[in-house]
Amino acid sequence: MNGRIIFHIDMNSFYASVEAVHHPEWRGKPLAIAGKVEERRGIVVTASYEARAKGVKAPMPVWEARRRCPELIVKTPDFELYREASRQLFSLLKTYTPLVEKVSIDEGYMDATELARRVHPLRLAEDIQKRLLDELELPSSIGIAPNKFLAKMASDMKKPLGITVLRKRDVPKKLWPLPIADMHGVGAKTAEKLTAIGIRTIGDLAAADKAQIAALLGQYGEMLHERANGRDARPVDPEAEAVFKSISQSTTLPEDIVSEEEARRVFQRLAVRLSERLKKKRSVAYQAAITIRYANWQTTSHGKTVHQPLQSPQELAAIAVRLFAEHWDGRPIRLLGISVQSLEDAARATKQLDLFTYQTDAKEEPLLEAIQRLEAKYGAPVVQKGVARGQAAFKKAQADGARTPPPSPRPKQSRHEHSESEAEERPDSENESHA
DNA sequence: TCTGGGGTCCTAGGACCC
DNA sequence: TCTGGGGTCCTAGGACCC
Repeated sequence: MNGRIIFHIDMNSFYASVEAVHHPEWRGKPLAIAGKVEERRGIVVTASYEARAKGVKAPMPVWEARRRCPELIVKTPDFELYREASRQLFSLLKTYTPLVEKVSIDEGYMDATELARRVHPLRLAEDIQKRLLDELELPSSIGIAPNKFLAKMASDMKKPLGITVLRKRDVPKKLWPLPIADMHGVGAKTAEKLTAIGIRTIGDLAAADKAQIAALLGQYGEMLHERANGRDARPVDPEAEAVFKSISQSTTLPEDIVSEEEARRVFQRLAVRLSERLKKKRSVAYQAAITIRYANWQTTSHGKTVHQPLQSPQELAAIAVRLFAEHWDGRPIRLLGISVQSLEDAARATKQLDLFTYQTDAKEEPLLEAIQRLEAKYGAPVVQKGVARGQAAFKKAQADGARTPPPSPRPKQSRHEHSESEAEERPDSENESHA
């Protein structure tokens, strides 16, 4: 039997490399991409290899990076630039095969099984890497393996500009000696749990009793055990990137805030930006939530489901402020965020709204006013905690003479026709530096 | 004077329905 | 008076990734 041949292509210091293309004077110098540079709360998102040589790595506070490397060039991120570079690099990859799966702005898988019948995989990888460098001036590392997990681990083994083949038979020598924390999918918490039972390397995990790992980590543990043994059947899925399920907008405040008034202003700003992004994606949402991060880093979230599509900044801000008032415990706040889920195509949502007969002006009326009006009319909470009461109110409304039911609250599929609209960027931070 | 911002997936309990 | 089991929806939190 012949296995698959999977490539993992991982761009090196992607944001910094893209900046260097546009600023040739920065080439060969320590460069860091970092947000909130002027506010002291920024962190390094990506560091060039010259910066890494001075001990600068993501995610490190900018002030510490500057302390380690006084000559560090610090640039704020330009995501539009990175998205454009990303589009170019994936177009280049797709000239080889349509079987390309984008997993983030700077990283993707390719199923090269068919291609490898005509070209040696190593020659193919060399060609891809060379073209990325010649045509886009962007360095990359490529892993070649029989499945996604091994390809991912392989691409991490040689950086920058590495090509690493990790065959099944290489697993004991090349994969198993690595510390368990270096395994993709093992974060700080899981590493700690595993170390506590004496599992220090990927090989230890592979050799461990599967039932014991399952007892410790649940289903996730079984999956990790499989991967540690080099097994991973996930296909390369070119469609995977088209679906998005939530959008969020959050900000770490320059100073902790302690008043509802300040929070309200922050939410209004966040709501405007979130609304713009929803409109750009031609989407509406049926769930909204806020995130509160307290000064001590404790983070909570509070959300609610609504039965009218959300999109406008007024609706989003109103819900956020209300949730905040209900849940803030009064302690100083470091970060505030708004997120939306249960997304649906706006055009379809509008159609459904037209069926919303007991409230003909639903499209124009701000959500909360509509809710309050309905609540006053029917004497029952329409949107509070739990749909049950909302549904009860709707039923009452129907019984009172409305002709059609309200739109179904949660569309089963929140897929979008306009899938070509760019997937949201995920700020790159070289994974090897994420402890 | 630590620690950004944007995502995904999973779990688990309670309410509700049949 | 006492008894069920499955399924869905909703909410909150946790872990992980780039």
